Amino acid sequence: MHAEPPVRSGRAKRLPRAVRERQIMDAAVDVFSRLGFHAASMDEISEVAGISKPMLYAYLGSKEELFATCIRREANRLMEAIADGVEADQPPDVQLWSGLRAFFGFVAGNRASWQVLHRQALTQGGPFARELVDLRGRAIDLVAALLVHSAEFPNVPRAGDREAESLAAALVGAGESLADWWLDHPDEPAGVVAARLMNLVWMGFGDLVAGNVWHPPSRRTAAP
Amino acid sequence: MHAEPPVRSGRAKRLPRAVRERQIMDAAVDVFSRLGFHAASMDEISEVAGISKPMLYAYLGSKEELFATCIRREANRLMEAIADGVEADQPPDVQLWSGLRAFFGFVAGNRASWQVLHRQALTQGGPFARELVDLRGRAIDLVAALLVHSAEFPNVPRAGDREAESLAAALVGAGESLADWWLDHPDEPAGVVAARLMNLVWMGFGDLVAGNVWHPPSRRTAAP
DNA sequence: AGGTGAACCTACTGACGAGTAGGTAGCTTG
DNA sequence: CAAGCTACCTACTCGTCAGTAGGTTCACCT
Repeated sequence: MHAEPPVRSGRAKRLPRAVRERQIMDAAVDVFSRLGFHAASMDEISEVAGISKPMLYAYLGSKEELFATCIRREANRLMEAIADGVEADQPPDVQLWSGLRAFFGFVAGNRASWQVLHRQALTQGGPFARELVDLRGRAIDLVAALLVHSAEFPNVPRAGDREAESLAAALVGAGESLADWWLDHPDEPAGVVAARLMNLVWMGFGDLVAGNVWHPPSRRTAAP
Repeated sequence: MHAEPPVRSGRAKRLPRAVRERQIMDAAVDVFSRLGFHAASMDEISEVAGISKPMLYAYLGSKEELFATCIRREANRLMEAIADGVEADQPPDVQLWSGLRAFFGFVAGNRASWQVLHRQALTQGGPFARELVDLRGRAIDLVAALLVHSAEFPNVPRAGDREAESLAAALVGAGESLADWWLDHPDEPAGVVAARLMNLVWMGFGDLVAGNVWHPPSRRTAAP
């Protein structure tokens, strides 16, 4: 009935500030992702972090500042994961494929991060949505650059860049949404979800209903 | 929306219960969409509705019940709009196109409804997300049925239904997401957004970068 | 007319949560 | 070993908001 290490009784162990800040941020992402910004209380975050409430305010400022800091940190981690995952010296479809795999891989390993980034940041207006818009902008730029290099868009000769950006926005949106849907269907493996989106956006329904499927260059057939 | 005598002074005019309930629901959707579930207060909803707080409780029960009722009502309105919009006796691509147009048309005319449905319902856990899952399920069934009728999926002969459902889920997700993105870019007309998604999901990047574009049967060229 | 009940109100309670004041323990350097 | 800084705490204030108790007007029906 007692003697558990995680019990939060009495004074917490003294730790250097940087370490505590990390712990607090981790706890905050966890609580924000489960409860949402408004329903999450600083009391609960401090409890999960294993310290008292005044420490939150001493280290991370107000609730709003804490939330914004969480969003920024997670956004950077996500973009880093994608940038690391893309195989830049490959043909366009393989680049897209590797980017999608990196993206869904990150979400698989960091569901709380994605939850707080996508769902929570969106619903809180003001400066929070800004962070998300910025993240999305960076992702769109990445995809748009890929598309620009992969074709000339002969039918829209003067608007190649704008055209690419529109398509990139749609793709990024589809990725966000599919990841979101995935939160509610956690049984599916990341590769399957990524392959599904790859097929949809690269081949299109028109090809798929005709039996034409995209699959990665040197692996087994993709099974969406 | 409704024009309201903005001055809320003294006693409200006596109205039959059904009419008041409609007014309250309209006000609730408006406030929930702007502020989110938690930040929205029953006081503000009652003020927007033009009545006092006890009336809310008398007619619609608790805050949670009111929110759930809003979600259900708006979900039904949306599905009705789509079902009415689809031209069932047309070929698959035209059916998809008409469905997309109906969907984005609804969102254009009912931004608050979509906001409360998609963003707010998602972020509040529990029974609210259920409603949204249910809505999405109905939409997916609709699209999946369309796909099943449009091809045999020769490469996945035994799993035609599951395959179609997966693709339908991805498409519905893409639609949700694009509508969401659209909330932040209200300058684009509905037809353009719908055409963009149509091209993406029917043709695929693979075709689009090669210059192949889908366009509706008897109109001018689609301009995504 | 006058009774009856539905529609409406003001004004409260009680809980909860953001943020703070003021104080205690432990490391670290003279 | 003291001085001093930093990590840490308990215990409050104060505002906000869900939900309610109890009273007031008005429309309709006999």
